[in-house]
Amino acid sequence: MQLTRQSEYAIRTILELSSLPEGEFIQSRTVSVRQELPERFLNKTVQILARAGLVETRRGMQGGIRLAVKPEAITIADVVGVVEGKIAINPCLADGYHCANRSECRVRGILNRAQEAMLAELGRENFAGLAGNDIAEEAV
Amino acid sequence: MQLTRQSEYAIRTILELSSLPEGEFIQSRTVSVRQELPERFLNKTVQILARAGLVETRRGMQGGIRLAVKPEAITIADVVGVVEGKIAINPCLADGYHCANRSECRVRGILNRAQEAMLAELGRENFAGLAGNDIAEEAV
DNA sequence: CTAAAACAGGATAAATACAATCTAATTACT
DNA sequence: AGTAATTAGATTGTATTTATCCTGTTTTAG
Repeated sequence: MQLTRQSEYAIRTILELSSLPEGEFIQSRTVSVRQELPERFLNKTVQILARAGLVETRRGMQGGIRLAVKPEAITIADVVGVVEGKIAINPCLADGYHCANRSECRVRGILNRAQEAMLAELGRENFAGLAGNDIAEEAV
Repeated sequence: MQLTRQSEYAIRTILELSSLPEGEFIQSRTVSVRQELPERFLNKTVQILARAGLVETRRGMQGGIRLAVKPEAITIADVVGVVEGKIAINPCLADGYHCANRSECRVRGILNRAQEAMLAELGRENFAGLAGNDIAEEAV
């Protein structure tokens, strides 16, 4: 019942990128050093974020990575969803799962509500606020 | 980000026990057959539940297992907590974890709230209600 | 145009954790 | 005693997670 380490790495990467001036690139190596993350593994994670359209990459000298969308538009729920795929805290909540008494199962109902409650919290605040560069930060 | 299968087995076991007449024993083998759970693995799970004081066991002929407390006093959160230990959806939320800026970390704050929200839902309803032998069931 | 910088991506290895099984022992009832 | 049931530790099997390696491709500085 834990997020993977890769999810945390991704969160910290997005957090790092969110605190940069808009449009600026930073090398993934720098992220790995600053956040003390294993460099090669982080590269994989960045690829996932890039394929999902959260991060933009540029190769070659002066290359690096940056957000592909505004930090205001990204939440922890988004990042975790990208890295781990659609979340299902129990197999019976996953898409395509078949269970005879799926509809009447009260356990499933509770698990579902618990999952929704968790995801709601993970999606409540965006990375502008998390990175502390949100204008309304004081008002939160 | 999933409960272990063992957690689900435990939930289904408690559910099965909750629907029995109070005080009655049932063999763990019967539970494994009815719920289609691997018998030997379920035995392990029952042991965990027994050590935690949720289930009572009796050996020998006419033996079996039964709830050690009333179904009203058990929630899914309890069962999962027993099987998986204290839940921490990220290492930084676990007891004894040390992190320099633990206090100001806003990510940690969100993860914590998400976890609490989930646990609150998992603890909202008890097994009397879940097993359908709750007087107030219709009113839920 | 070439060399270096930086990401891309597949393959693979190492480490963990999860799930399941096996064997033998203990307990309790008849 | 004999049988039925749980107890417990050891062990095996499997899947997932984490991490690394190597080679390739793109970009740009010089």
